[in-house]
Amino acid sequence: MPPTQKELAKLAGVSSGTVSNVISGSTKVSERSRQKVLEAIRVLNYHPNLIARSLKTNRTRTLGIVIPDITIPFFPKIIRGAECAARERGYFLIVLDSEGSPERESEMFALLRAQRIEGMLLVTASGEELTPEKWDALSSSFPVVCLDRLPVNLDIDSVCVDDCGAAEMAISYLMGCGHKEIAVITGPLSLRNEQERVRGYRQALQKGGIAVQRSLIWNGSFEQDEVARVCQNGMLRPTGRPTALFATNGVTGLAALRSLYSVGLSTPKDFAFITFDEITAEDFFRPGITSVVQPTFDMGYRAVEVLLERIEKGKEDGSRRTRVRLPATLTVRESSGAPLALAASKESTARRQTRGRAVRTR
Amino acid sequence: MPPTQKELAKLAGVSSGTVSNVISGSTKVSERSRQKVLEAIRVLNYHPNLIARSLKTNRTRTLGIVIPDITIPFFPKIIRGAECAARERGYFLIVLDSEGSPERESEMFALLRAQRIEGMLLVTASGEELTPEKWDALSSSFPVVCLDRLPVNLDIDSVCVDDCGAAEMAISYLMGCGHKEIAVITGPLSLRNEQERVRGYRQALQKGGIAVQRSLIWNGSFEQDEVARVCQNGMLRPTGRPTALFATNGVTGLAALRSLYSVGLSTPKDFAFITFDEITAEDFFRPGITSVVQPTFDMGYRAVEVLLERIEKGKEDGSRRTRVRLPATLTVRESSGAPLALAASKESTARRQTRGRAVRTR
DNA sequence: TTCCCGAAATGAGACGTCTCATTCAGAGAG
DNA sequence: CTCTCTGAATGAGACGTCTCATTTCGGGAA
Repeated sequence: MPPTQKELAKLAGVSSGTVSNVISGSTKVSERSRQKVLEAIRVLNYHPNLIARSLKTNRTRTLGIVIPDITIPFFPKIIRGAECAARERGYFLIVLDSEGSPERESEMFALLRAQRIEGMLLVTASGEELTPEKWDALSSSFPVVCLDRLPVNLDIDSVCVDDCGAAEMAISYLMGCGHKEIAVITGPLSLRNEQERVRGYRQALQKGGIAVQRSLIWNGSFEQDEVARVCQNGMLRPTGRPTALFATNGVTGLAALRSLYSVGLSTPKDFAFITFDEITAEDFFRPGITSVVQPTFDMGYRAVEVLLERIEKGKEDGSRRTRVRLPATLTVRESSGAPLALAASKESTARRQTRGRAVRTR
Repeated sequence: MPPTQKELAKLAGVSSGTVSNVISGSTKVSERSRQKVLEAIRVLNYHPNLIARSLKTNRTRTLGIVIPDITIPFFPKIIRGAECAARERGYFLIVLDSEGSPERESEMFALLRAQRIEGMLLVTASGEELTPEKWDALSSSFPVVCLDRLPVNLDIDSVCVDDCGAAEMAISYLMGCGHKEIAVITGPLSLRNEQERVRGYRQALQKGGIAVQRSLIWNGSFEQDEVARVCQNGMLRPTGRPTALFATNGVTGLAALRSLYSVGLSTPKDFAFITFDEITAEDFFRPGITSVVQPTFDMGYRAVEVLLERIEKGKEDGSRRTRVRLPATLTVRESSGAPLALAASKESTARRQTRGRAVRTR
């Protein structure tokens, strides 16, 4: 049984109130008493019980973040940003991995709530399953900021990237290289950002005066096997084969490349390729993969800022939501083909940026 | 202010004890009372206060893990394993990132302790700074299992890989390919496992009858710039240039490759290369990197097993420590050179394994 | 010496939950 | 109708901390 303040008080020969004052440093305590208490702390190897403290003060100075898969490099980078912002403001950040399961997500949500953390960041695993009713049950009058994957139809604080604009930028770039048959391979379309990225794809083609072909929109997922089937199907067919491929996220993109490589196709030789999200160290490997790079650190950082703002305000104006939308960047490497031939040998990062904006809506 | 059991009791017209029994499901409660309480829970949107519960029961069913850098893919994989084992046994796992700072590590350690989590996994950021005295102050009579980077001179439960043996295996493989000038680039040697891996390097050379050359042991770090300097220095000098390079960890290995590529050298053309740890998706990129692969998931999983065992036992026999040492695997890809030329085109993973063992010492 | 004042110390009470000894209600036996 | 027994319900008390109204103390002024 760990020692308590009461035992400290007995040993130091002072009252429990004095001990508490020494520990929390609130009121003035005479130097003599303070020393006696500090000595007792040393002797008993006392560690304050934050549980009891939280119960009394009703504060935990702790935030939580629930993400769907910690092994996807995208999320740790977000966590870093969030952690950084939290620390700067004197909060701790707790990380939980829902492993892509909506049930686990709900459990974790409930757990963190029950632990009385003060607010949460959420990258949901639920997609469209997260209905407004379900949402209300989970989060009513609890501060939550959604990141990256925004639930559909939910009015909520959020931080994400300009998915549509970024996808449009990538497709425009491919068109600029002369491509006309551009396919897109998606992740699960139950996720709002996947939908947005497909929208950007369509928009770019339309603006470029190219008809959107049904047969070039490949509905994929995060599963290697499924993506492989869809991609090989599309790339190996005798007619209507695209000259370029755009993947709407890094996991799907890596799966697509892997599957096409395995049947002897390669990029940029056989097809131009761009993916949303970075794949670790792709500035180094060959071929380098042209990517839509998201400001991951900033996303986490901003999300915590928004969350703390929400917490401060409390419920006083619960209806006004903050929606932050950050710009993404296109980093051009070998996989997107031709134009790179002109570039210098070192690291050729032609960068373009979507217009970023932080909008506040009612 | 969230609703409490007392309010539930009032609304449901039963006593607080009955409410508690319904919620924790311990004692028998009549169906009528149960329904009234459940209804009240729904109406008030009640969420139990785990803080208060923990205070009373002195249990949190929560474990923690502190790691030095969540953006290194190695750690998320360990977390996955730990999380899995924890869940199977009804525990939650909280993740904290010390960002490589011993001070932050101490803080987080203290925080988790103060939160009365029941045990901790630790991949220390401290290296040799973690003296026995410091350790005692932090962890006295608190269950901790160290992972991967074991503090020097500390008698403590631990799970790690057979670092020495795995390094020896990698070097032997290179020697088997005919290499005689083999350099090693290390991370910070304040870390025990880095030392072990260098030991394995020496051991392999000695067994093969090759003299260990001072000038081929390159003392590096986790910093890109420092590693670049050391590697370029060693590889570009006019004489005594090695034909093979072994990196003792993935971060350093990637930094080394990057720096050598940037000066026009490449593997396996100019030098054979093996690194400890995998680099994401290297089965896919070209050149594929030959790697010493650690059983990351198992490490996390086993660590939680060891931790829970320690927790169960409590202090009853505090002196007997469990030391688990898992086997690592060599996955051969292009970067290690010659023999691969013979191999098939697909994915050539010649695997070797170190002898693994789980030892229990006093 | 007495009185007063401010600083320092005190300790009871509350936070929300669980526990457990006690009380209660109802059914069945006599 | 009373007594007994059993299962259900009760509610006071404790967990470790902080708060705050109250008390104590010591020194300076009168």
